[in-house]
Amino acid sequence: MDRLRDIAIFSHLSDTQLEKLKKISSVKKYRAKEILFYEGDEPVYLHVLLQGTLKVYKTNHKGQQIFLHQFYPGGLVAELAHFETIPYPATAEFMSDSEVLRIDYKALEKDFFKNPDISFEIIKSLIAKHKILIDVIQKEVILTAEAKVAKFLLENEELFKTLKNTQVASILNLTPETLSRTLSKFKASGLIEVGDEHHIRIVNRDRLQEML
Amino acid sequence: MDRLRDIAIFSHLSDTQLEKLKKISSVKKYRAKEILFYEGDEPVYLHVLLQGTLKVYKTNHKGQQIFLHQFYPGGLVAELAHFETIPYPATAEFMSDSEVLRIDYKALEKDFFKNPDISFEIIKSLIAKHKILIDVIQKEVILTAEAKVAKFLLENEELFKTLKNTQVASILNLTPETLSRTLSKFKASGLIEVGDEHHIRIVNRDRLQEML
DNA sequence: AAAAAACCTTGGCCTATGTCAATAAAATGC
DNA sequence: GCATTTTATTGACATAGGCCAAGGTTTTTT
Repeated sequence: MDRLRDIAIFSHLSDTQLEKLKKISSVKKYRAKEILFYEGDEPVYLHVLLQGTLKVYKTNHKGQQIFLHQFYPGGLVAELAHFETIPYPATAEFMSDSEVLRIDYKALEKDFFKNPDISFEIIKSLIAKHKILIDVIQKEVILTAEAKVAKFLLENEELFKTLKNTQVASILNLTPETLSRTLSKFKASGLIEVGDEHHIRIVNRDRLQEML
Repeated sequence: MDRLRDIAIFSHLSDTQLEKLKKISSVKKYRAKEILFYEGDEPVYLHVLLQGTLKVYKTNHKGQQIFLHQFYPGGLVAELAHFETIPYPATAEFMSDSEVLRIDYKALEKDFFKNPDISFEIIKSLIAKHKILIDVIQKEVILTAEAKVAKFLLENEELFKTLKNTQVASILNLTPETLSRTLSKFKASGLIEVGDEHHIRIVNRDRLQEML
């Protein structure tokens, strides 16, 4: 269980403290598409993603998923809900087979929260989430579909090569149709090109940038 | 300057610490409609609102304000930007004549951040902001115009009496036209009533609730 | 390699909300 | 209390982006 030491939030703990932590936590495996928690559930454990990917989304009035964020290994999941003991504000679903460290929250709070290193790590984690939420707002409320796609192209040119368009569309909370039409428009105005292998190449970075 | 003691984040400090704090901070007055900072500005001070109201908004592609949040006295403004030394992610504008405590951030960091009480208060403040952002997402991305109005009615029945409809509309990021039409619809279906004095009264709380 | 499934593209249509404009009503100033 | 400015209401119209359907591709399964 030296994996605990690799997790940022616990990296400064002493061996004795790690031992204690081991006692109040356990590892659980999940398969792709399983749900870690639903919006509205009461939190019991603090989860740390050890392996795999986890997406977090809210559901709107028409039942569509509004993608908020994707977690990678090391991520501390949903600490807000714990601190405030409020229900989870979103749903978390595994995108691939994954492993999660489950920590008994109450015990953690009792034994570890006086530790200034831990509270500093928690501040860091909260700030990271804060940024994510600001980005979500930026993406969902401020940007048009075109701007979303332009931004994603500029920031994730590589990802476009590996992800399917439906996946990109769902990250951007757009329909595949809209994404397809937007990309066609960009091609037509010479902002991007499609080589063989169907890979997209950005031709005019500056003009893409201007769309934001 | 005993007002410092009334501010939650500093309430646990000793007299000596408060003295130190006084040295690195100053009070500045602003008039309604003045700007505390613009989106994109580099932060220098940590601001605490002492008096008045401050609204925070982002601007979308068409130059409209997207209202994010309103601060009341005691609020710690924009700590995220400081921790991460990133530019402010939104614009802050005073809604009434106000007073702000400006704290030299670098000095604060040096002298006070080892203090566990302070870091706990910062965690609390971050969590509060986190909640606000989740609410913004809820409001802007998940809810329809009808649901926004229903929610606002349920949660702020009193405010409807004091605020003008344009003000409510701008809090909800709706046009006054849409707000007016939505309220008419609610009246027509007997969810609300308008008495004399133009005050709105909720008639059927449950059915309003269902719209969320 | 054939069949099935998943994905992409394109067209047509729909809906929620914004925009513009005109008028009515209310609030404010003098 | 009248005149002016600010708000509220209503109608007609515009628009972005979703929804549905159909045809063509690509990928996966067998």
